[in-house]
Amino acid sequence: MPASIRDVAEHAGVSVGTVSNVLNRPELVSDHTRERVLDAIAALGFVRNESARHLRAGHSRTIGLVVLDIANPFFTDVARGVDDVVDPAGLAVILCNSDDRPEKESAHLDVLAEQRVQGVLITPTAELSPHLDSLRRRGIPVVLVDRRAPTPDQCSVAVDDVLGGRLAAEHLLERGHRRIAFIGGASGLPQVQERHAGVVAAVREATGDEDALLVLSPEHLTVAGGREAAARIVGLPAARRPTAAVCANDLLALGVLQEMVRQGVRVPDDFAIVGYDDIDFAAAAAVPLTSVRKPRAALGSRAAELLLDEARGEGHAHVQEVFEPTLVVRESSMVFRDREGAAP
Amino acid sequence: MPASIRDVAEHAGVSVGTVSNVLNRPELVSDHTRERVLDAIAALGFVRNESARHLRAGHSRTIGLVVLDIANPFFTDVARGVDDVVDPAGLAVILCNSDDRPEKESAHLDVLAEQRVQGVLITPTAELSPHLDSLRRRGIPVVLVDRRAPTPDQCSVAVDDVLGGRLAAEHLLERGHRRIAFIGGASGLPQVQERHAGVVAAVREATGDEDALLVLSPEHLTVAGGREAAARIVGLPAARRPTAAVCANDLLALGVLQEMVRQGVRVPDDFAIVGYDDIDFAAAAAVPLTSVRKPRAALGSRAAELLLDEARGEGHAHVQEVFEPTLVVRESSMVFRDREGAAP
DNA sequence: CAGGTCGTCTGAATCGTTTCACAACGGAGG
DNA sequence: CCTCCGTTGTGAAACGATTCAGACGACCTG
Repeated sequence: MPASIRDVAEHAGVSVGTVSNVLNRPELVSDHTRERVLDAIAALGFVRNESARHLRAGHSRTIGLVVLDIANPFFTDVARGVDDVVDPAGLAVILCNSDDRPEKESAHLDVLAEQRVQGVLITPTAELSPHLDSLRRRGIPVVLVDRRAPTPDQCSVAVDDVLGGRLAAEHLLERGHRRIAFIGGASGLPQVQERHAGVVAAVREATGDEDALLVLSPEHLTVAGGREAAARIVGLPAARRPTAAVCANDLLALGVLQEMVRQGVRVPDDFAIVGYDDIDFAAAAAVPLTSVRKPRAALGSRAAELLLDEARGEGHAHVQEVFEPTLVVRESSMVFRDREGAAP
Repeated sequence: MPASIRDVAEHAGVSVGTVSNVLNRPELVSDHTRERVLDAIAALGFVRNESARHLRAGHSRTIGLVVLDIANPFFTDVARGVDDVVDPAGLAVILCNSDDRPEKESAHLDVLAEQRVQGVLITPTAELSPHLDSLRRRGIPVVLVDRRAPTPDQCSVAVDDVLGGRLAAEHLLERGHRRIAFIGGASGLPQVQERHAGVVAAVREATGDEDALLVLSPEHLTVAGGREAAARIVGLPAARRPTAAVCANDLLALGVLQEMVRQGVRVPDDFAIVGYDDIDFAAAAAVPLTSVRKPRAALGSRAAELLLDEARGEGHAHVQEVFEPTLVVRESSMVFRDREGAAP
């Protein structure tokens, strides 16, 4: 139905090759002819068929981006960073949401493979899907985002989450907290495990006490998960109740905060909270959240750069980049406890 | 490089037509042959080339979704609603962010046209782009999201924003506020203009006083825009300073709240705030935000349904759907002022 | 004037899949 | 034995854009 290049050629009285040249190498066509062709294009409302281009070229002009949770602003910030790099390169991004579910992730990867994307950026679910390897074997570059590559034969852009966990925990320990909760999902995401490891190390060094740390694993890394965890904490007997929490991300932290406020627990006076990611909403929260800041957009743009470089071929060296997180202290942790760490 | 259907045919010792049949109408192929072909597919790691399919079929298996601000959780919720409908239909969504900039919007629409998407869902920038008409002339259905269609020849799914504005303003007026600010972007978005109109009508009816309403137009409908507006308000002489604000969206409201808190203005005691959209973060804000709730996911899924129906062809009737918003009252407006409405 | 170069344009082959008219075969029915 | 039918499988013709070898003048050069 829509006009094809052949229609344009006919209308302008030239060959299809010439129309293609007007489109792709206009300098090869005389002014007069070029004008006639452009007129025909305008007259017919011709729009290139990208699929036909692909088919000929063997690859598309798109890349895939698969994230764990599109509703988490952390990932929209990453996406923005990706776009900043990919758009100027003339490529489009296909954004997919796996919802932290391996089946959805696999399905998306299949679609991306069928689309013959030039590459895939992905924050994978806990287990690295075999679909990822199969993409790579097929020559489609894959760059892991916010996740370290397990082997040196692929690129990744991550954050030192052990350090991040440590920063968060040390901050609380310095302020006198001696019973701390770590709130992370049960999903087994390495990012979360590393944060946990950092917290554990810091707590052990400071207290020598393994029991000083309470680990809670709500089902999902969401606001609802945080509320759930906070309710559990409030339900504990005072003597065992932690006085502070490190949350595996800011959504959890916001949920914890919400539930604490609802239950009449004062933050930070009765309970201190540290989040992770430092999404914009952390600063706007009921009590502005102390959070471990990651370079969100930079993660995306660096990953996209590496992907484009790899897609270009010719002497690409795989890089496992690791950014350092920093702690942003806000009100949610701004209180010193006496050494007893007595619960309120 | 990757295996084609021809390679599979050769490997299995059958013709390409048979392979295609195995893929698309397996019931036409004998068990024995089908198995041989499937083995060959597995052995070669064959993946269909979607571009080639598409070229033959004349249309792709994707739809486009163009939003104003991907960083606004309102739109990610809309996107989720879209996905809920589109995914089961076996189509993929290409998500584009126009950033409220017409050039970016046009560029995205061009790309979508080249991709031969089955249809486009869009929350357009202020002026309806001519690219939209050109898509529709080309037979590509377009459904407007969160924006009423100006003519009955196309589908749209919107919200009664005049009512929403009125709900917000009446709520504040009932609580005794007599000097109210409307904070909306200067972008000329009809959604914002309607909200404004609703506020104006309510204020006029209640006070008969045109000057009771102060209109502020920060550059963007973002948290930063809200902060900017709040700073302006705080800078006003007490006698002219409003005691409450209706914000055109929740991001603005969060920004206003942040800046007010920073400047030591108590919310809601000294200044009441009503937001719009009721994104999840509104409830988790420093002071939980009163907000005008829109059915976010439903907007997306209904729009997607209409789009798919139109794309299917055969007797599609255009529908301009309008949802009714509701007011969710939270702490940010929970105070009664005396009739003087004296500033603090 | 023969030969060469340059600028411009043509037309056919190609990419991978689907589709469709048709061939090959075996069995049933007359 | 012939015909007819149903079941399976074949192979070529699309789909639309790109690319490339080569045609064709026009112009220059020796």
